[in-house]
This record gives sequence, structure tokens and C-alpha cells, in this order.
Amino acid sequence: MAKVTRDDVARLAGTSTAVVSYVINNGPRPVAPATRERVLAAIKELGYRPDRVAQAMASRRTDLIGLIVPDARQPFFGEMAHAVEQAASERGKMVLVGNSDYVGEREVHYLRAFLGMRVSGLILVSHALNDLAAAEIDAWDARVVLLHERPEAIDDVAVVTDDVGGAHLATQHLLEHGYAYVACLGGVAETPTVGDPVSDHVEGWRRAMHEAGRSTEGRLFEALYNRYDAYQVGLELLAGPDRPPAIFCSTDDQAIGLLRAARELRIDVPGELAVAGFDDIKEAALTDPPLTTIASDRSAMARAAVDLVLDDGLRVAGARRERLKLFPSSLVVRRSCGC
Amino acid sequence: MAKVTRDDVARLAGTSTAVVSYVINNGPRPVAPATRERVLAAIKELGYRPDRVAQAMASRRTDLIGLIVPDARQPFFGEMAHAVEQAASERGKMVLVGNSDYVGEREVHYLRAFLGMRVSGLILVSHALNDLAAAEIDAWDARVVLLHERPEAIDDVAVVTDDVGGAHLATQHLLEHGYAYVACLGGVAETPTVGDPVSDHVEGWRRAMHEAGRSTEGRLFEALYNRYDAYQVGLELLAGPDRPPAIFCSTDDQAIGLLRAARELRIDVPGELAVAGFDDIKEAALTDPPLTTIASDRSAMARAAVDLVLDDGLRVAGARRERLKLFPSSLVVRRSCGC
DNA sequence: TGCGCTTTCTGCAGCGTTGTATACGAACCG
DNA sequence: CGGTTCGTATACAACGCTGCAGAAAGCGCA
Repeated sequence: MAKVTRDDVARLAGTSTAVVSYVINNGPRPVAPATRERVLAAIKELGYRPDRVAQAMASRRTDLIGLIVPDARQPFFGEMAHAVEQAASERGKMVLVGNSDYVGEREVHYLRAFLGMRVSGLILVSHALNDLAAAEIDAWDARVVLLHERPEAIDDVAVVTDDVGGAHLATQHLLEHGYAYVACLGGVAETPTVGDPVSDHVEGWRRAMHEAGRSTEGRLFEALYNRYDAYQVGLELLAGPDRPPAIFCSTDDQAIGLLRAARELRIDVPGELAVAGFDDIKEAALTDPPLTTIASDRSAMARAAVDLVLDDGLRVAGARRERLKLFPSSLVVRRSCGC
Repeated sequence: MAKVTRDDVARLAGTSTAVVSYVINNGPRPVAPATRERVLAAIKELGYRPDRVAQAMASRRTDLIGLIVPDARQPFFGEMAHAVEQAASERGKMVLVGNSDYVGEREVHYLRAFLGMRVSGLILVSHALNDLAAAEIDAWDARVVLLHERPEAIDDVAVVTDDVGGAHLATQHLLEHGYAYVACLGGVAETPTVGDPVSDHVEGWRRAMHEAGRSTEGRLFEALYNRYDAYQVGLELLAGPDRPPAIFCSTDDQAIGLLRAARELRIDVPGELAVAGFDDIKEAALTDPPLTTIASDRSAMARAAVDLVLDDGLRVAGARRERLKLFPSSLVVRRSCGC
């Protein structure tokens, strides 16, 4: 089973190798219909498949996109990764996936590995991108798009949702039910980030509270962005003496953990406690009670990220059409809010 | 920012290009310590990074592993994918991920794409691998390992769990609680497979039932392998006149959907209904009640799959050490069974 | 028929590595 | 002091493809 190369095809079709390439790639030069037919026939007969590695070598570009996420096992990132893969596939690209597991070194490791592989673009979902990673990106002069999160260490093209607006929306909605106040389960990064960037979620919540004349003092709690930690935090938080009447969580995953804690403590949701989440992951529709949350068009975002990284990720200063693509957040009312 | 190539390094180090390669790869030929030092220094000074594509081109192998799963958003597959990536990373490989979304064509599409990319191995999680896919694999003479599922269309190296044994174990455990019988929520493939391969889960359940002198007649139900469909099926199944006293589900994800349905119908688990799942996904510990299930060592399996595909996946007839690697299933007792 | 154009095809120089065949010293031996 | 042997380093031909420069062929028109 000797490998079939382009030369074999050219020979069989009675033409030159270049023409075979032109047929495969539709150009850069035109090929006469008759010739094209002969080449196509030869390709079929020999079962020829172009070697992508050689193509990449010669054309200096690959059909690869690198995607780095913290942990695709978390529903939100998993859905995001799925959407990115889908979008990439539509553009004929393959996706190299790397889970950083919230470890900075792993992030840099994958960054390096993917760039070495000459990916044609890199999509990063990370809130803790460090300087080392940024330096690596610069060194390779790579096309990078930040998705969902926008770390401070790096200045690049980003596709994000309007988190502040979304949090504001959710908090406001909760407030409209007449609860005395709304607490917030903010997120704490798995690995401490430099500085203390108040997350946009917290910011939006704070804003809505202040607008309604409520104090936020002592009403902000923290958990990792996943259900397991939120469950633990929830157990303490809800068992305490002055349990909040309503809680806005930074992620649905946290909300799910909180709901679980509430059930364990026999606290009725939404009867005794209202909850709202953020992200509208698929599971949010199947929690008990179904979760009121904030949605955004995930697949549109993924598509935007892929498009940006492929068409517009050039690092030439100022040459980009948009440096920031903001997607709107919308409220999805279910039952956990008390509606 | 011109690209730094090996030639630049060689020039700076005052040596030939081959020597640089030998240093990078710990050569096939030895390099004198002094020379190695100079080369290393030059590499550092220039910030040289070997081009993986060119390496692949010349060495005829890549550091890529292709992984095809039905849908990584489902917890089980997500955890599997994560484990594979982890294992691959330990071996210095990167992972190309493709979600088939249970569509045969997408599976073949990724198969083709990954093989064209000259992945050094392919790990497949699929129960519906068709002949087209098998032909594609043959055409490329690829190294393939089947993980978790073992479709009939293809004869290759596989890493699987003892599903029959696990299902038997779970059913038996349920039976020991004294329930009159145990129903089974079997899985139905998203896309109909040829023939009707009774899943191993069902087989194990059936065996345990028969051993205990129980009939399985009319006690087998079916749902897709995910929580959403199992929830729907569960609503009907549990609302019916003769509700089973205990149910063994083919996957934890199904069990979660079933639990959700039970709660909606105000059926107490495990008081009025015992449930056991299969897979021991992370979430199983956080359901209400925590799920009794069947576990196996996922990361060991992933590692085995990676090792097999890299070291042992040659398609030379009979040249393999093992064609089937079976991992044991163990019972994880939590509360949903009534213990 | 000859000229300028256009359209289509060909030859070939890369792309950045690997690894083989070979050259080069220096050390060792008789 | 020539010959052999080792340990290292070098030159260079692949690897399979792309895409440029330019040749060849076809075409319309004077």
C-alpha cells in the first residue's frame, strides 16, 4: 500500500503536478474543464488524498485552530468548545483542544505547542492569562482571539458577552419580585490573578443594587465557578442566621450547586429563596426548579471568534476592524426566581 | 520579525544544521558536549522553536492524536476526552477533537480530516462506526484504538470496561435490597445501528435477573443515553400503573434524568424507588440522593488507549500484544439504591 | 499570414526539517 | 610512520506540496 502522491495523479491524468494542485484548491490559476475532469477521475481512481502536512509545509498555513479552555468538563466551557468546533468545522478547520485545568503553566504549554504546530489561529478562554503567555504570543506573532473572558495581561481581539448588563438584568429582575435585597455569589478564580479585578458579574449586581437603593455590604459571597464548590459554600451560606431572600450567581453551574445545597437544607426554592444564574447552559432548563438565568448566543459567539481569528486576527497595529465584539445578554425567565 | 530557522542557529553556533537537529532530538547520532552547549546557547539566544510542521514533513510523523467522540458535552464523554487529553499530554502529544454528534457522516468527515493530517493515532469512542469509516481507516492503514465502545463493523484494538459484569453487579446489588424486581433503562443509539446489538448493560442486567429467578419480560425500557431524554421517558415510566420498585440505568446521565422525573412526580428515592446508574461521572456524588453506580478507572483507560495507539496500534495482522484491554467495573454504593 | 492577447499548462525553486552517506580528525597500533 | 578505528561533524537528498515565472497554445483581427 504505497502512498499515492500527487505525482501519480499527474502522471495518470497526463498533466503536470501543478495542475493537480490547482484542481484540488480551485486555483490560484484556472484549469480547463476537460483537464479538470481528467484530474478528478485520476484522483478518484487512485484514491488520492492530499497530504495536509505537506500542504501546510508548502503553503505556510494549516487548517488548525487551537482552543484553550480552563476545563471543558464544566458544562459552560464544554458547550463553548463544542460551538467552536462546530464553527471551525464549517470553515473547514480542525480544532486542537487544550484544557489548562486552571494551571498557568499548562496554558503556556499548550500555547507553545499549538503555536509550534503553526495553528492558523488561537482561541483562548482564560481569565488568568499571564505575561509569560502574552510574551509567547508576541514571539510567534500569532493570531489570537479571546473568547468569553478578557484578561488584563493581554491586549487583543476579544469576543465577549455583556456581563455587566446581564448581571444587572438578573439582579433587577430578582429585585422586582420585592425581595428585600439580592445577595451575589461571585466567582473566585481557581488560581489567584494579579490585582483584584472585580468581575463584571459582581459589578452589574452592585450597580443594580445601588440603583435600587440597596446596600451591597456583606452581601457578596464567593465560590469557585463550579457546582461543587458552590454547593459547599451554599451549605454554609444558607444555614447562617440571616439567609438572603434571593441570590444571583455568576454562573449556572454555581446556581446548580446552590440549589442542591438548598434542597439539602430543606429550603424551598423559589418559596423561601429565589435564585438566578448566568450562562443558560443546557442543564438550566432541567434543574429543580428550572433556573432563571442570563443567556447569550453561544454559537454566534463561537462563530464570531472563529471568523475573527481566521480573517481578522492579524497583529498589525490598528489594522483590525473590531477589537472587541460584544454580544448582548438576555434574561431567560424560568421558575427559580419566583415568577 | 523574520522567522528563526535551524540554519540561523547552526550559523550562530558555528556548526551544521544536522547537529542542531541532533541536539534537539537527542539525535540519532551523538553530539560532543561542548558542541551541544554552543547549540543550546544559540537556540536560547535566538529564541528558536523548531517548526513542528516541517518536522512532521521530514520525519513522516506528527505529535497529533485524533479523538472522535459522539458529544463531549455529555459528562461521560467530556470526562473521557479530558482524560485522553491528559494522557496524550503526558506523552507529548496534542489532541485533535471531533464531535460526531451521533452523525455518521461527521464521524467519517473527522476520520478523513484527521488521517489526512497524518495523526499518529486515532482514538474512537463510537458505537455506530460504519463500513465507510472502516474503509477509510483501512485506506490509510491507520493506527486506531476503540475506546469504551466496540462497534461491530470494525475489528481493531479496543479498550473497554466490563459492562456486562458491571451491570450484573449493579442489578444484583439492587436485588439484594429485596425489591421484587429491577427494571432496566437501556440505551438506544441516537442513530439506529445495523442489527440490534443488545447492549452489554442490558445483557448484564438480564443475566442477574435470571440468576435471581426473575423475569425480564416487559421490564426493559429505553431512552437515549442522556439525561434529557431519560427525563422524558422517566416521566411516563414512573407515572404508569405498575411502577418498578427499582431501576438500573445504563448511564449516570440517564439516572440523573430519571431522578429528576421522580422528584417531579414526588416519588421519593430511595424510599419509593431505588435507582442505580453506570459510569460514576463526577456529578453522581452530588445528585439527590447521591447515586449508587458502577465505576471504572477512566484515566487508566485513557492512558491505556493512548499507549496502545502510540505503541501498539500497527495494523500488521497478529502483531499486536493485546487486541482487547478489559477494565474491571466496581460498585460504588451511595444512597439512591436504598442502602 | 502575422501580431498581440488571453487562456491554460509546465518546470521548478522553495517550505524547514530529518537522517543517510560520507568526510574528517585524532587516537591508537604495530 | 602508514594504517585502522573510532567519535563527530558535514553535505545533501528526500518529504509532498504550493505557486511563481514563463512557455505554449489558442484566438481574434487587420
